[in-house]
Parts: sequence; C-alpha cells; structure tokens
Amino acid sequence: MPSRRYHHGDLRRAVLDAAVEVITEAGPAGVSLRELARRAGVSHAGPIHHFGDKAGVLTALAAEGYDLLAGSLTEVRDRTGEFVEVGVAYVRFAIAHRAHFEVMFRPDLYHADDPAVVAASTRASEVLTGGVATVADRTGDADLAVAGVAAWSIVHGFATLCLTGALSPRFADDPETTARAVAGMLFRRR
Amino acid sequence: MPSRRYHHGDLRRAVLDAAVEVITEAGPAGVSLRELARRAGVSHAGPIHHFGDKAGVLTALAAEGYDLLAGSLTEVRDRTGEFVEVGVAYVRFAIAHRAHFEVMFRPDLYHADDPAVVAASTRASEVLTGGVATVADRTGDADLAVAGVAAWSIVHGFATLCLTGALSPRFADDPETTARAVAGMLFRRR
DNA sequence: TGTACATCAGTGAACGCGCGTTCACTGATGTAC
DNA sequence: TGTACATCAGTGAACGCGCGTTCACTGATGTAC
Repeated sequence: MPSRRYHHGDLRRAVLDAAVEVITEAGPAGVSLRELARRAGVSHAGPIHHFGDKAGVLTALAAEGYDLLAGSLTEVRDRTGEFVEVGVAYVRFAIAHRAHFEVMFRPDLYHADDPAVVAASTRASEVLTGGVATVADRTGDADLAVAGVAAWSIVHGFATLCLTGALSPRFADDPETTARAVAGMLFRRR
Repeated sequence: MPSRRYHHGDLRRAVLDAAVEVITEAGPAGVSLRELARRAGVSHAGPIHHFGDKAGVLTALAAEGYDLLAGSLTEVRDRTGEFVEVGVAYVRFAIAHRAHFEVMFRPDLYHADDPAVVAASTRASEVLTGGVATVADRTGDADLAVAGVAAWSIVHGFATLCLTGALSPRFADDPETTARAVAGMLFRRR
C-alpha cells in the first residue's frame, strides 16, 4: 500500500478514525483539524474537503455514534426481549465507543441540528425509553414516560460515572455486570 | 468603590466568579486565564499569583463545588431524613451550580489529586451512596453497595441529561419534580 | 507617632505555539466522444 | 483504443488570533522598632 498517493482513498474514514483515537487519548478538547490531518497522513487542509469545518467532523462522529447505538439497542431488544439487557447494551456501547459517546452528549461541539444526528438520536432514545413499557406494565407503574426517563437516567448516569473514573474499581472493573445489577434494581423487583 | 486600585481586594474570589460566568456561557472549554483576568478587571498575569496555573483555577472551582454539594446533601439528609430528597438535592445542586458541576466531573481539567478536592468529593459521595441504607433496608436489597451505585447513577444521569438538553421540555422544565418522581421509582416502591 | 524595610499583589512586555480558515494551485480520476 | 476535458481531492503558503507562561518590575501594605 503506497503511502504517498495523491488521493488518499478514504480520507473521510481515516479522519473519523483519527478523531476517535485523539478523543480516546485526550478527550474532545484534544481534537484539532491539523492533528487529525497529521494522523491521516494528509496536508492540514485536507479534511476540510470532506467535513467543511471542525464541527463538521464531530457532527459526523456524533451521527455515527447515535446510529451505532440505535442499531445495537434494537438488536439486543429483538434478540433477548429483555429490557434490562437493552440498558446493559447502552452501558456497553458507552464503554466500547467511549469517543463517540463523549461527543454525542456534548452538543455544543457539533451541529446538533444536523438531520442525520437528529434522526439517529431519536431512533436510539425511542428504543430505550419506549421499551420501558414491557417492564413497567408488569410492575404497574402509572407514568410510563417518567419510567422511560428513569431508565435512561440510570444507565446514562452509570455509564458516565464509569467513564469519568468516579466509581470504585470494585464496580468499574466489570462494568457490564455492575450495570446489569444496577439496572435490575430499577425494573426487576419482585 | 474605586475601580482602579492597585490591589484588587479579593481577586481570588473575583476570578472564581468569572470562571463560573464563562463556563455558564460557553462551557469549560471557554475558560482562559486571560479572559478571567479581563473579567476580573486585572492584568492578564494577575490570576497566576493566586492559582499557579490554569488548572489551579479549575481545581479551586471543583473543590468549592464538592464542598457545596456535600454540605447541601448533608443538610437535606439531616433536615428531612428522606433519602429521596437527598437525590433531589443532588439534581438541584447540578442545576443551580451548573458551572461547578460541569467542572467537577471532568477531572482531566484540574488537579484531581488535590487534597481539598479529594476530601470534599469523598464526603459528598459518602452521604449519597451511604444514605441508601435507610431505604434499601426497608425494601430488602441485599447488596447495599450496588444500591448506592444505583442511587448515584440515577440522579447523576438525570442531572446530566437535563443539563445537556437531552430531555423533552415536559420533564426538563420542572426538573425538581421530575427528579423526585424518577428517584422515587428506585426506592419508593410498595 | 514615625520611619525603615520586608513582603506581597498586580503590571505589562515579550516569548513561542498551535490553531481554523482562505486561497490559488496542481495532481489524479473518470467520462464523453 | 485514444484523446480532450471537466471534476474532484489534496497541497502548501499565508493570514491573523488568542493562548499560557516567564520575567523583571513597581505600587501598596503591614510589621518591627
């Protein structure tokens, strides 16, 4: 694979991958167009062709993240039929795609009104907060919408605390198991 | 009050207040020592005398935040004796002291090993996760520690989603009421 | 009460840096005929 | 199969900017005697 072709081949992908790398290492604040260009092996103005501006890169990343999340939640819901497992999948996503996750919930960093972002994020939140009906019915909760917010809150909070390093290693070391126990407290009461 | 005194009087306080202002307007990323100096009406190198460096300012803010939070949670616990109200107070703090809150949970921005920060954050998390015993006993949950994590997760998640603007106005407009309902779902089951 | 002096708080010039964005450009690709 | 040409992707120089930090400094304060 020649490294000095004039045309990159898939610069768009390469820039997004570089962004994930940088964010993983240094958080979203560490992202600069010039650094991404450097990592993609391209001149510093290259990425602009594909993304317009810096926020454009993060917009693409957010859209991709919401899309992955929605897909993953849907798949788990359809496969297991267990709402708690959907919550666990949310946490698993946050940890496996930490960079995406960190950007997704900082709408000040990107063009939050981008159609792709809006569509995918709506899709994800419907699977998550909507699925609560399957559990809440059983336990007799009146206000489904509140239950949906509660479900989202508990998995989002756990994921966030995990990623920030706020939890003791006892819980953070096996986040998936802890997530299952934590989410279970909300909805798997006898 | 003369505005051009050589000695400021309380520059330390003024810089912290300016930081809160800036963060409220533009997030932690908008903070620069020079901007804080400008707002405090002081030459750009002034703040360094009090904080050492940029991270020093945010360290002081985080410490102050954890201290306020711990104090507020303790006060509510002692006054009401209701664990759910402690959770509500957590959310209330996040919204009322948004700037502090945003910094507190970005340990990459400050000197997270600062003794004042560590002490205050430990204090806060003990009140929050420890107090779970009063409720969990009643509902018969075996693992108190997991229940503590669940409690922290649900209020932290709700606060975070609120601040990010992820929730529908229906819930975000009266966060305290929603928080009470959400937290209640975890611990006030019949 | 007055004076000398140490300490402290804030100044302002200077440094070097990395950044986002613009611009006219050139090399590569692919399509029409 | 070959040629002309339009389109696209990436280049590299240049711009102006705000930043953190350093440094020798000076004005103000407070303490010792």
